[in-house]
Amino acid sequence: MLTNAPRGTKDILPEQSANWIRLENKIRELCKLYGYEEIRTPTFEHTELFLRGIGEGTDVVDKEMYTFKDRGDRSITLRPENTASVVRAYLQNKLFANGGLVKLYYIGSMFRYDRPQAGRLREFHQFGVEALGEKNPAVDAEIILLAWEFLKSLGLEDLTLKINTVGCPACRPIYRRKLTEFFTEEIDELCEDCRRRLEKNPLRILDCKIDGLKDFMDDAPKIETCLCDDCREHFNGVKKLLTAAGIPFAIDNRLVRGLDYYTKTAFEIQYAPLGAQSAVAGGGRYDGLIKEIGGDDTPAVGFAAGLERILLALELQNLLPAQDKKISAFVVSGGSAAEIYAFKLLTDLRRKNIAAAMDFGGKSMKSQMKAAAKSGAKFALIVGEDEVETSTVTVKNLETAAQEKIPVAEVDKLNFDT
RNA sequence: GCGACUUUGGUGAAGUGGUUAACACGUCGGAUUGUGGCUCCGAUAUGCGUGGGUUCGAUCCCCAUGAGUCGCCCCA
Repeated sequence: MLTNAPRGTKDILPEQSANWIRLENKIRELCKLYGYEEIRTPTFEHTELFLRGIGEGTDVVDKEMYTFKDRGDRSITLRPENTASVVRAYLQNKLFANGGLVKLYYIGSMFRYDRPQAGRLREFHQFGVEALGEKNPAVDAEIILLAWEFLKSLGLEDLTLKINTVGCPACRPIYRRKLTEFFTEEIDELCEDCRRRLEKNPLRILDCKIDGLKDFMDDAPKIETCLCDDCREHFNGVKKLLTAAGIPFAIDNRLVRGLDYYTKTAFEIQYAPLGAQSAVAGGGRYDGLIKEIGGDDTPAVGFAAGLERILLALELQNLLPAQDKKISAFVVSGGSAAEIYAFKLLTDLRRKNIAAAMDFGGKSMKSQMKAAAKSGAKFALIVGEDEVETSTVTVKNLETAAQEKIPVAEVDKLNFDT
C-alpha cells in the first residue's frame, strides 16, 4: 500500500518526462501561433460550479467526481474538466472587460473516478483551448483547425475528424422530442442501456454500439430536419470554412457530446488504434454556459485533448524519440589523492557550461571507465597523482580511444561536439 | 459500475503439490601494476501481488482482496 500510488494515478518518470515536456512545448508554441494565452485555474473548485456547468444527470457529475467537504465544511470538487473553471475565471476576473474575443488555453490534471484502463486514468492530463465572446462560425473553425493541426503536426496518421451540430435551446428540444417518439415505438428493439437513455438522453441512443447498427436506426429522425435557421446557417458556415482550410472532415449526425453545455457545433477527433479510448480530442460550442454560470449571455467555443492518449498514440506510431541523456565529459579519478582535484575539475567544467559527471562511489578506475562509456560522454577526463602534480588532465576520446595529456586549464578548448 | 483475462527477481520470462525456483538481459565484482565498449569467470528471488484456508507439505488447489490489461459504460 505504502509503495503503491492510488489506483488510476501514474508517476511520470524521467524517461517519460522528456516526452511530456516536448509535447507541452509544442502546445505552447502552437497556441502562441494561434493567439491563445495560457490560463491556470485552481485544481479544485466549489462543487456547485460543476453541477451547474457540466450538468446534473451527466455521468461525469453523477458518478465520476472527486467531491469532499473541506475543513470549513465547503463542498469541494477536484476538477473533472477545465471549461467550467475557465468560464468562472473569465467572469470573476472580468476578462471580457477589454471587449472582443478572449482566447485562452490550459494544460493540467483533471480527475474522474472511473475504472482505469490504458488511456483512462483517474488523474489524467488535458490540454484545452477556449475562445469566449464570439458567435461567428469562424471561431468554431479556428478551434477545430487548431486541434487538427496540432495532432497532425505531431506526426499522427489515421486521424478522423467528425463534426456535427447539436442544435440550440430553440431547436434541440424539438429534435429530442421527435427522437423520443421515434424510439418509443421501437422500444422492443432497444438494448437495455438505450431504454434507460430514452428518458435521460435520447440523443445518446444514436451512437449506441449495439442499437446503432440496427436497421431502424436509418429511419431515425435526423437533426437537420429540426434545426432552426440560425443553427443551420452556423453549421453551414463551419463546414464551408473547414473545406476552405482544406482539412478532411466527416459529418456524423450521431455524434453527441456528454456534457450538457454544448450547443451547435460538436466535434471529435479520433485515433482508431487506441480502441475504446480512441477519442483524442473533443469539443464544441457552448453558447449557454457563461450565462448558466452567472455572466451575460456570451457565446464560446472550445475543445480539450487528452495528453495520455496522445502520448499513447505517438508511442504506437513510434514517434517518441529515444532519450538523449548524453553528457560531454566524464571525470575519472585515480586514487584518493586525486579526489579533490577531480571534483574541482568537474565543477569547473560545469561552470564553463560543459555537461559533466563523475562517479561518487569510490570505485575502481576500471569501473569508473565503464561508467564513463555507459554515460555516452565523448571524453573521459582521467586524473590521478601524476595529473595532480603537473596540473594536467589525461583526455581519452571514448570514441576513438585516442589519449593525450593536456594542461588542466585547457580542457574547455576540447571539441565536445559529437 | 458490469464482464473477461493476467499477476513469479531490477527487466523479459520458464516451471512443479515435496529436496538448490530454469534461461536471457540488466546490475555488481573479477581476469597482475592508473583506463571503457568485445570475450571469459563469479555474484545477484529464504521468494513466486496480499491475506486466509485445504494438505504431512503449496509458488503451483480453494476463497477473499489489491493491482494491471481488454471489452462494456463513459469520455479526453
